[in-house]
Parts: sequence; C-alpha cells; structure tokens
Amino acid sequence: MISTKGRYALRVMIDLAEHHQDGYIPLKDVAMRQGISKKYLEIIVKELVAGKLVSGVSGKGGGYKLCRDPEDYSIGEILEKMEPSLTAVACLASDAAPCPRSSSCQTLPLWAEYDKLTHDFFYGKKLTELLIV
Amino acid sequence: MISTKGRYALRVMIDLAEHHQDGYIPLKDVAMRQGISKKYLEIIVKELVAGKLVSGVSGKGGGYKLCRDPEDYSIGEILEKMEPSLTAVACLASDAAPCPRSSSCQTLPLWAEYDKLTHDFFYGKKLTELLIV
DNA sequence: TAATAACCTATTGACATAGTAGGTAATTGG
DNA sequence: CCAATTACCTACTATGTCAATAGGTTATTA
Repeated sequence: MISTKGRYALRVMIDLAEHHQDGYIPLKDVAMRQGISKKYLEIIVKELVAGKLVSGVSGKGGGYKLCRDPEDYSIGEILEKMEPSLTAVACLASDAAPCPRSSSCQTLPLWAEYDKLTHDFFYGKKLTELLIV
Repeated sequence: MISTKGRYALRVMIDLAEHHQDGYIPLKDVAMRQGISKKYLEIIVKELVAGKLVSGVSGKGGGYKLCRDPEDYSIGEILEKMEPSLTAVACLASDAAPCPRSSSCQTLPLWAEYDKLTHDFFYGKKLTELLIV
C-alpha cells in the first residue's frame, strides 16, 4: 500500500509543478490548496529536499520550487523517495535479509514479475501527465 | 506490500495442489515441508476454509484438501482472501470512507489504473502455473 | 479408546503510520 | 534595520497492524 506520505508527496509535486512559473511557493499555500496539515507536509517536503527533487529557500519571499522542469520527473522516482520500498514482498526489498529458500522458492518468480510490472508502470508515468494546466 | 499471511497462504495452496492426489493432508506435513510454524498456519488455513478455498476434516486421517481442482484457482482470489485489500491506496479500498476530493483528485486516476493492472495480473495467473509437478 | 488432527479464544512484542508540538535559523519586504 | 515571514530541526505520541505464540477443546478414526 502507498502510504499518505507517498500520496501527499505526489500532490505536493503536482502543486509545485502547476505553479512552477511563480518561483518559490510557501508551503502554507500548498497545504491550503491541498487541504493537508502544513506541519505534516514539512516532514514530507524535507525528504523531497534531501532527495534533490525540490529546493527550499528560507525567509520572506521564500518557499519551495522544483529542481528541474516538471516533464523531467517520473512518478516512480517521487514515490521511491517516500516509501520504504515499492516492492511487493519483503524478500525483494533492497534491505532484505538473504532468504535461504530463494533458490527453490516457487513463489519468488511471481513476485519478481509483479515487481517489474510495478516498476515499469510508475517509472513510465511522468509528473506532467497528472497536471491540469 | 503482500504480508506473510498472503505469501504463506499461497505456499500452502501450492503444497496442497502438489499433493492433491493424496487426499487430506495434515497441516503438520505442510508446515514441515514449507518450514513455517504450524500454529501460525492454523490461522491462515482457517481463513482459507472460511473462504471456501480448502476444506478440513478433523481426527485421525484428517487434514486439508483443495475444494476444487488446482487449475481452477487464480492467484488473485487466494491473495484477496488473506490481504485486507490488494488495492494500492486506502481511497480505493472497499471499506474506504468516501473522499470529498475524489471528484477533483488529480492522482486518483493513476491509482485506479495501477489497481486494474494489479488485479488483471493476479487474476490472470493460475495456481497451476506455480507448481513443479 | 488412545492417538491424531482440526478448530477455538486470547495474548503479546515489535514496528510502522500519521500525525502533533514547540522551537531555532535564515532571509527579506517595508 | 527590524519585524514579519518562511524554512528547518528535534522530539514525542496515539493508534493500529503484523507476525506470531500459548493453551486449550472438539471431532474422528485406526
């Protein structure tokens, strides 16, 4: 399941993309428009900054802004910054302990196939495909 | 994420399918072969029984057995019996509270499309595709 | 009739989720 | 130049889910 962090992050990115020409956007505005607590969004945007997806400037006239042009973001990379893993099963997560059954596991190929499907879907979709403007 | 319940349930179903000709299979045997605690499997199999996927018989000579032929099960229906929801976001779960933003939500179509992809993938796969025998 | 096996209720430790609270540091418009 | 604005930081917490474990009772038959 995609958590609120992933979903809200996507909405923040959409919001910033739609106001990309307006320079730095205060988080207050995004929170207002999206109907999400500003305090909670702070946590989320912090991770987006750490992931080099957006940049922030403090002080009056400051706010957040996309680092690149909106068309250069895929949904997949946004979600992967926020979710511990986009993978369907713990066995395939990047931080997974090696499983002794993996070589003989009859279900592993199924999960791997689904993982590829998921990855291709979300990395194939671009942020601009979700914009209204 | 698919939980252990879903993954173990699938392995139980595979195990029962591979021993389908042997009549009722004691859970002890399945637990032994799969390397999963029998106690935990009891919880899982109980739900499979409630979902009419397998049937159980008590007493000596008893055990569990698939209700239908192995080729008549899809992976999707097995997983949906065990997981609260196969859906990617809470908004689309069957027990979800109606969201006031749904009509204007810019991300909802994305989640819906991914949900369909997931559904089609897992319902398209059959249990027999995972068998060795 | 004793062994076997399903079936039942309850409990628990660990962890993740979805926030809240209250502050400090940086920057600039007036 | 300073007060308003805004990002940035650390910490805390309630709630719920997950992944089991524990200890029984009931049903069936070799």
